[in-house]
Amino acid sequence: MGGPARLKVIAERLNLSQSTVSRALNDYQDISDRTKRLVRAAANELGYQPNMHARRLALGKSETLGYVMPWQDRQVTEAFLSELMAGMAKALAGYGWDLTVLVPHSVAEELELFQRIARTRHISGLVISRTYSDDMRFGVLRDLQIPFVSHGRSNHCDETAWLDVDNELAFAEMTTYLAGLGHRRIAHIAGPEVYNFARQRRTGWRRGISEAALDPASAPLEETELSFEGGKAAMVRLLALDPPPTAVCCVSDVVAIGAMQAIRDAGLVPGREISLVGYDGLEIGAWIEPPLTTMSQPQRSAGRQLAEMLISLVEGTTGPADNQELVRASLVRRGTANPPISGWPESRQAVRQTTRANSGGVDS
Amino acid sequence: MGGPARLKVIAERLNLSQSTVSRALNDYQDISDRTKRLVRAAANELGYQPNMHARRLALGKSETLGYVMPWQDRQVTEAFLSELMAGMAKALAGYGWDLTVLVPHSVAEELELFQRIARTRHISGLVISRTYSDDMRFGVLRDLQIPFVSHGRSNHCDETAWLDVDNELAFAEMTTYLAGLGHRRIAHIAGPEVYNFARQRRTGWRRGISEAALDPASAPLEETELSFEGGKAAMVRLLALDPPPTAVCCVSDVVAIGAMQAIRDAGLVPGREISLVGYDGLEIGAWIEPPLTTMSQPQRSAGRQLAEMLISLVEGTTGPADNQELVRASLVRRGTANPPISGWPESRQAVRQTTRANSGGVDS
DNA sequence: GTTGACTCCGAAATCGCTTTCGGGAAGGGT
DNA sequence: ACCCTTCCCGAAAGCGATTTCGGAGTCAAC
Repeated sequence: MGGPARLKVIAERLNLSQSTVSRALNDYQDISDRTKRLVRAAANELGYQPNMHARRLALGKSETLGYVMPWQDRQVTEAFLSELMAGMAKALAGYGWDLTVLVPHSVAEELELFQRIARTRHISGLVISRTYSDDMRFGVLRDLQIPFVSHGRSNHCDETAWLDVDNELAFAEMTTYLAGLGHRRIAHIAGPEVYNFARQRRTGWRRGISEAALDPASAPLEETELSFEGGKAAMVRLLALDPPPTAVCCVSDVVAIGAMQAIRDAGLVPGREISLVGYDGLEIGAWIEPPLTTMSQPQRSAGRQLAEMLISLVEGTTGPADNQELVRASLVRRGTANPPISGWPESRQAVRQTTRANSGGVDS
Repeated sequence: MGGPARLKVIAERLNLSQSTVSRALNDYQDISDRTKRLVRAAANELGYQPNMHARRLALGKSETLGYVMPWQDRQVTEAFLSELMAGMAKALAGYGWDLTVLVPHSVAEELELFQRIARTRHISGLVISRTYSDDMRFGVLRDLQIPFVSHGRSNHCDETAWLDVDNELAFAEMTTYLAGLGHRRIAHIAGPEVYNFARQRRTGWRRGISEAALDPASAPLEETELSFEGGKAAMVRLLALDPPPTAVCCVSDVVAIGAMQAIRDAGLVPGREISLVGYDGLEIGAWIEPPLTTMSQPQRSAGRQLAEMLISLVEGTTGPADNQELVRASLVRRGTANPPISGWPESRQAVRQTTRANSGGVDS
């Protein structure tokens, strides 16, 4: 009758007051069961859905979470972003909450965004990702009193909520695994140390080297950007070493795939002369030749967990420090991690010495 | 002074009324320039941001767009989803609008979602993707009077807004290109015909075959799911033909990568015995060996266009039929499309005949 | 000097929902 | 008969913006 189903319409229809209807729907204790049943039936019949804006205005909450998309190094994050977001959105939908996507394009824009959110409060909590080792966002968000959970730790996250993979453990295990296959010269292609996860992975690799009692001197590290080209270039540098490593721990799958190309370009076969392990567990890795051995982290559930942690934070059910979760990555054995082959790199060195001799070079 | 910067605070500070301040900020004509300047200065100084919920409640609009994530065939869409969404979010941010992510997990859930949006109106427009040839969503959304634009056409989109790539043209060009290289038996690994884009690509391939005056009888088509495994299986079937095709147009890059593996498994080299062209322009394609020739569509700008079309629709500036845009895909020459090599597949057939003779088979 | 047009601003209603406060009706105890 | 609970529900005041309506003031014109 009265247009779309507002609270008022239901009230008039049942000869009740608006406030009674509202409280009935919200299951207040001071409304009789009979009335509640009546109201609910009517609401159902009319297909009533509360006006979100009115509700949120009155409540002072927004029931909306924001996901801050990483605005650089698109390459790496792209792969699992959509899956993560789908996980979050699905979990939120269960509570009637919404997920909005924020895409700042610079640090300045990101800070401006935070300011705006702090003022308008039209987003009641944030998920940030791509955390830096020294990440100013933690302080800013704390000062602005915006509830947030970070996907990845940082130096100042003792008192904040976060969900992270145990990168250090993962890379320690990865290194140990390679050592167990018989490798003695295990290199690491690392990411920029500003990224906390890159630093953690570095540390994990070092730990693995030392736990396997390998000689640190034969464990070279090459830092690179998180991209295909970066991985390729880093691998070229590793191949130029004398002797080169027989195995490489790569900071990410994309970097590992770049490294694979460098290996092929050198006339070698990834997983034969040089073993490789990536990180991320991307599906792509299984499609290439040879398929990339990697460590995978559970992206599907991560989204859900982030969402639930943040809701509980916003609602005040739990404190930030109660929401710190560390998950494990698991090794996915495919084709690029095998025992070292004999005769390499000695054979190459022989070739090289010959070449050098031919060109007048002399080996020590 | 008075807590966060509400309209009221500014008013009191300037000894003005709330309504004056509001109209000043919204640039009403009946406010003097001097007052406007004063108000704006104060607002700026206090860092005023309007409360979205109050504003949207009063306005009756939500200034929020929804992107309906495709809830199946995750594999394919994943690759460019995040880029598309980033494009949308960025464009929307310019207008002060938000983007929320909707992830229905079944047709029923999707319809329910539409109903809810129609009632609450807390999302004022939708972008839908993954359109079917016969897509009931078009009718439903029209009936519910929810403004929307589809990323991809359908059978009933004459009166609706859409942004689509000219799939047919792309595949006609792709086929022509292969024919120009000298191929005479050009196959197509097609996607499920329920997807409109899959049907369009099929049609384009057929057109290319006929325009190049090739024999339709030697232009086999294999339908498959949009996945790596699907592409691989389809290619296996194509390889079993006698004679097999010398070139294949693949409905997507992922399918093409699957096909490449089947080719390798058969002891052949993609791009040598059998040429391949994919579609989507994924970066991954450039990372594999040999790099995949493909056709790329501009994802970066697509998001922006979708957002702008939808805003204009919601605002009523333009009608649905005014917002139909067809963009072109462009060929990305990499390594898997080359002229056919001589001696193949005749050589293979010889081998096969021998085999058959040995096992007692007889050729007609 | 009354009228009229025009400029600029304030009061108040409105959007739809939540929540506090208070009061009527029913019931139980002295 | 009176008082005090307890159980329900209605009235009304927000939430923070927008927008309509009308009125105070200025100035020119007749």
